[in-house]
Amino acid sequence: MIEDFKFIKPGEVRVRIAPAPTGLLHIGTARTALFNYLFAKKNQGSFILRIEDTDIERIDPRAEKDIMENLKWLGIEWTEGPDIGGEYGPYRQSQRLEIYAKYLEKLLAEDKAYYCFCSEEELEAEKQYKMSIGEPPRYSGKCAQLSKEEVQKRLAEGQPSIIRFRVPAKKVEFEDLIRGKIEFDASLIGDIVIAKDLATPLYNFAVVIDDFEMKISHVIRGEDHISNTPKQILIQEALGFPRPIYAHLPLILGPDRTKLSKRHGAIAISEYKKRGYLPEALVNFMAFLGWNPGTEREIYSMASLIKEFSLERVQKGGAIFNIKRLDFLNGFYIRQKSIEKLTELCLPYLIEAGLIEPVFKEESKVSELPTAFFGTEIVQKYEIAETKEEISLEFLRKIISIYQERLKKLSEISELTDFFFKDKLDYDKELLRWKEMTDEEIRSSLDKLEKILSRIKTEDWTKENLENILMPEAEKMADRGMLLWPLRAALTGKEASAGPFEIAEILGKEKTIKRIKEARGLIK
RNA sequence: GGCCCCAUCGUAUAGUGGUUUAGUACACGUGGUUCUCAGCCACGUAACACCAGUUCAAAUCUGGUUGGGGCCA
Repeated sequence: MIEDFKFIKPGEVRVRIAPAPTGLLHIGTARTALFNYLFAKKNQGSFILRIEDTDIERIDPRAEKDIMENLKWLGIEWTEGPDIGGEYGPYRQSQRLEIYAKYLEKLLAEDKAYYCFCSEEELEAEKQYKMSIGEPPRYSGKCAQLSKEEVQKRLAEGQPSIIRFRVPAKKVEFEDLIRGKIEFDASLIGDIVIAKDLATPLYNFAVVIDDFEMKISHVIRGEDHISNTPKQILIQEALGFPRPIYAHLPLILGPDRTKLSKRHGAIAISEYKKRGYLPEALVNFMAFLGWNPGTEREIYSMASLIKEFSLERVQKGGAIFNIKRLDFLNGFYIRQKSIEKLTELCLPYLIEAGLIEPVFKEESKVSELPTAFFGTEIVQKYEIAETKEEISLEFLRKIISIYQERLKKLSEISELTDFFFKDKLDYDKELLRWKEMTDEEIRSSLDKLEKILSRIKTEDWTKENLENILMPEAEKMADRGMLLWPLRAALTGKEASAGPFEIAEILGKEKTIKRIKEARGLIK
C-alpha cells in the first residue's frame, strides 16, 4: 500500500538488484540499479547486490566482475553482497541451494507443490493447441492428482520430472507504487514450474525465497516483471511470507519502441565507458529516463538525485533511449571538468590512437593498455610516438583546453588533436583554398604569413600577440578568411579545428613556420 | 492467441478540472559571435491518438476504440 510506504522508517528500506551474470552490465540493469540505489540512499536503507547464477549454461565467467566494476564506476555502491556483509548471505544463488531445497520440500510435503512427469514435447504440443483455440496456454494439471505411491514409483524409476506449484484459482491483486492497483486472475495461469529438481530452483521461486530471507522491503524492477508478480505473491502466500512493496519501472526502449536489447547496438556500460562517456553524464541521463524532478532543472549530480528522487515521480510509459541527449549531457560534463582532470581522462585515448606513448619505469609491469596518467607510479614520462620527443604535461593540457568545449566524447580527442603529434601533415592542397581564392592568392597569403611570423621573437610567441599582429593584416584583405583559413589549414590539415592563433601558440614558432612552408610547397 | 501495462512536440518530459495562445531540455532550422568547427546568445518549427460521456469548464475525470509494449519455464 502506498500509505504503508509513507511510514517507512529510516533504515527499514532494503532493496536489491539481482542480475544474472550472463553478460556485461547493460543500460537497463544499470538504470534499475540506479533507481534502487537512489531510493535506498534517500531512505537511509540498504542496497543489496545478489547474483542470480543458477542457470549454469548461460553464465559468463567474466560477467560478475564486469557488473560490479561498472556499477562502481557509475558510483552505484551496494551495501551488501556478493562479498560484502553476510548476515543475510550468501548472496550468490548457486551458494544457496540448500535453502531453496528446504522450502521446496516444505511445499511438497504440504502438497502445495507436486512432481510433474510430462515431457517437454507433450507440454509444447498442449500449449500450441491451447493457443490455437484461443485459450490461455496453461498447464492442464495432468500430474496434479498423481498419488503419493505413483510419484514415488516414477521417481524411483528415474523418470524425468519437474516440480510444479499448485496455483490456487483466485484473484491476485497488488498495489504498485508506480501504477496503483494491478489485478490478475490466477486461474488463468495454471500450475507453474518452480524447480527442475530439488537442487535446481527456477527464477520465480528463487526470487521469492531470496527476497524473504534477505528481508527485502521494496522490489523495484523493470515492468517486464509485472506478470511474474502474481506468481511470486502466490508462492509467498503459500509459504506464509510477508509481501514486499512493489514498484515496476517503465522499460528503456530502442528507437523502434521495443525493449532495449543487443540488436539496438551498444548497451553495455563498459562500451559507453570505452567510447568516452563520463559516469556523471550516464547517471544524469539514466535518471531522467522515466523520472524527473518536476522542476525545469536538468542537471543533476548523484548527490542531488539522491536528495530529489522519489518513486512517485516515476513515469509509467516506456522511455526511448535517445543518444543525442546523452551526447549533449556528456559534452556538458566534459566542459565542467578541470583541465587537469580532463587531461588525465583523455590520455588513454591518445595512447590508444598511437599518438603518444608512455615510458614506464619498469617495463615488466606493463601487460595491457594503461589507463595510467601523469603522476602514476609506473609512468615515467610521455613522448610523442612518432618522434620520441618528450612532451610536458603543460603541453598536453594546453591542447586539451582548446578542445574542451568541442568534445562530446573523450574518444574524439585523438582525431581532433592528432596534428599536434604528427611530424608531417597529409592533406590535399585544395584544403588551403578559402572560397574562390586563386593559387596566386593562397601563395601570397602563405608568403605574407611566413614573413610576418618569422619576425616575431620566440618569447613573444603568444596567442594574444599573434592575434594582435595578424588580425590587422587579415582585416586589410577583402575577406579575413583569405589569410586565416590558409593559416589554420596549413597548421592543422583539417577543415575544422580550434582557432589558428591558439594552435600556433601551442605548436611553437618553429613548427608553425615549418608547416606554412610545407603548405607553400603544395602550391606550385 | 490469452493476460497485464502504457499513450502530451521527432526524443525526454512539465502539466493532478479554469492561471495554457500547452512550458522546458535535447535534436532540428535561421541569425549573431574574429576563417572553419565547437561553445555561447537570440529567434523559430513542432504535441494533448481517436470517439463518446460527466461538467459552466477536460490534456487533466469516466467508458469505449485504436495503437504500442511486456509476459506466457
